[in-house]
Formats: sequence, C-alpha cells, structure tokens
Amino acid sequence: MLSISQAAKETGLSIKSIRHYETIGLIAAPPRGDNDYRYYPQALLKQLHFIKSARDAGFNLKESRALLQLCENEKRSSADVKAIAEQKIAELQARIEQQQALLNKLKKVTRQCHGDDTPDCPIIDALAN
Amino acid sequence: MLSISQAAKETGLSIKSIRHYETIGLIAAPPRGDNDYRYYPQALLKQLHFIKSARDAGFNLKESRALLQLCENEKRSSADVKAIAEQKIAELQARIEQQQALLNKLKKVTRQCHGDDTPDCPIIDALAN
DNA sequence: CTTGACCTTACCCTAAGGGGAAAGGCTAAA
DNA sequence: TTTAGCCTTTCCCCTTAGGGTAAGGTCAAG
Repeated sequence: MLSISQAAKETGLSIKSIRHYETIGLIAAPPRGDNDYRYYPQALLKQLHFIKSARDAGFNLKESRALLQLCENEKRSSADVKAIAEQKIAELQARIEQQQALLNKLKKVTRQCHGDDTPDCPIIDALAN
Repeated sequence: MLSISQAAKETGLSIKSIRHYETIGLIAAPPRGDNDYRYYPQALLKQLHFIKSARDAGFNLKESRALLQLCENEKRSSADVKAIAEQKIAELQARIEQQQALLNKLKKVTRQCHGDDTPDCPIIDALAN
C-alpha cells in the first residue's frame, strides 16, 4: 500500500493528477488510513500505470477511460480497441497535416524577412492583408 | 461604423471573440452609440483583421498582441517580428515532430491488432506495461 | 403594436491539471 | 517535550480562447 507521493513516484504521474483521476471517477477512491491518507493497493497502481501509458500515447482522459474499461473487460473485442486507436491515428494525422501547412506558410514568409532594424517586414505585410 | 455582428461578418471573427479581445485589452474599447451598442470604426476593423490573420497563422493571443503592437509601430525593427515568427516556427516544428513520433508508435502497434471479436489485443498489451 | 433579430452584461463551462493557502499528521533530532 | 521539516487533506483560484445561455433593452419591418 503506497502513499500518494509514493504512487506518484512509482507511476510517473503527479499527485495532482492522481487525485484528479479519482475526482472525475476515472479510478476508484482508494482506501484511507486512520489519518485519512490515501493508500494505493496494487490494483489501483496498475490502473494508474495504464492511464499514464495511455496519456503518453496521446489519448485524452475520455479515451483513456474507454481504453481502461476495455483493459479491465476480459470479454472485450480487440476491434473496439482498434477502433479507438484508429480514430486517434486519423486525428493525429489531420492535426499534423494542418500544422505542417501552417509551418510551411510561416517559413516561407519568414524567409522573405530581412530581420534587420528597418520597419519593412513581409511578415507584418502578410498579416495585415 | 459597423455593429459588432457586421464587424464579425466582415472579419471572420465571432462576436464572442471580438468582445473577448476588448475585455483582455487586445483592442481598444470601441465607441458606443446612445443605445450602448459597440460601433467599430475602420481602424479597429483593421486591427481585428490583423488579429484574425495572426490567429489563422497559428499565433496565440499573446503573440498576436506583440505582433499587432509591432504592426502599429512604424519604428519597429523587422528583426523583432522575425524573432517571433522564428520562435513559432521552432515551436511548431517541435510539436509536429513529437506528434509524428506518437503517430508512428501508435500506427505500429495498431497494425499488430487483429481487430476481431477476441479479447487478445497488442494495443492493450502495450499500454498495460 | 408586435414580432423577430439584434444588442448588452453576467455567469458558468470547457481539458487537465498547477499553485498555493490553511489545517492537520508523522517522525527525527535537540 | 518541543521543534523542524516533510507529508497529507480539502478548498479555491488560475490557465486558453472563447461558447452557451439567461435576463433584459433596442431596432426595423409588417
């Protein structure tokens, strides 16, 4: 049974995050000691680890919740998991493309800018139209 | 002198955004009519256009504010503008690379998943460790 | 005169926590 | 025994960039 700071160290999450996950019902409330401190059993630590991995993989908390439920469900269909992953892949791809387009435009106009002490600036010009 | 909805239509911003920019001091408060309605003169419309362009180019409001101030300042140095743009370029590049890395990992593990009605799932396995 | 479209302020909501206050708990050293 | 120095708790405000909605005032057309 780890204290919350030990659980944080062990999982790589922050104390704030762990309490937050409890608040929003992402994990169950851990048992409390006589001092009212939270103490985390193995089962909860495993869930916290899972959530940390899901977050690191780019899933938001809503998606992490769905994945965790699938993880806990021994009768899951891998198709359901794959659907979530593929949706995230599509989302990431779209975001990357959009940002890449922005980046290209920004790089192009920035190359035109002399970057000296005169006010003449193609970047400003581009934004002012 | 356009009303706020006309200004919104003209600039492509939302009414909420325009009022928000005023609230945070990004633009000056427009003159009001006897009815207390906001009426936007050309100078403000130009600023709103500029902000819209900056936002579309990927700059956040803080950066847009700095750019707008440079835009208004006839004694600006284009080097100052270029510095902001290059910082944004670096930021975008870093974000894109990080997301691309996530995407690659996610695609790789997702390809391993059969996506059928059995619980066996490499995606879950990857997250559970 | 009424109706619908427009405007105003004010408040709460988003995601995912971070920061910090105020209060209480635990252990080791003086 | 007391103090110091961490640990924990709850509570509340803060972040981005507005969106949604309510309650109430205004304007123009039929």
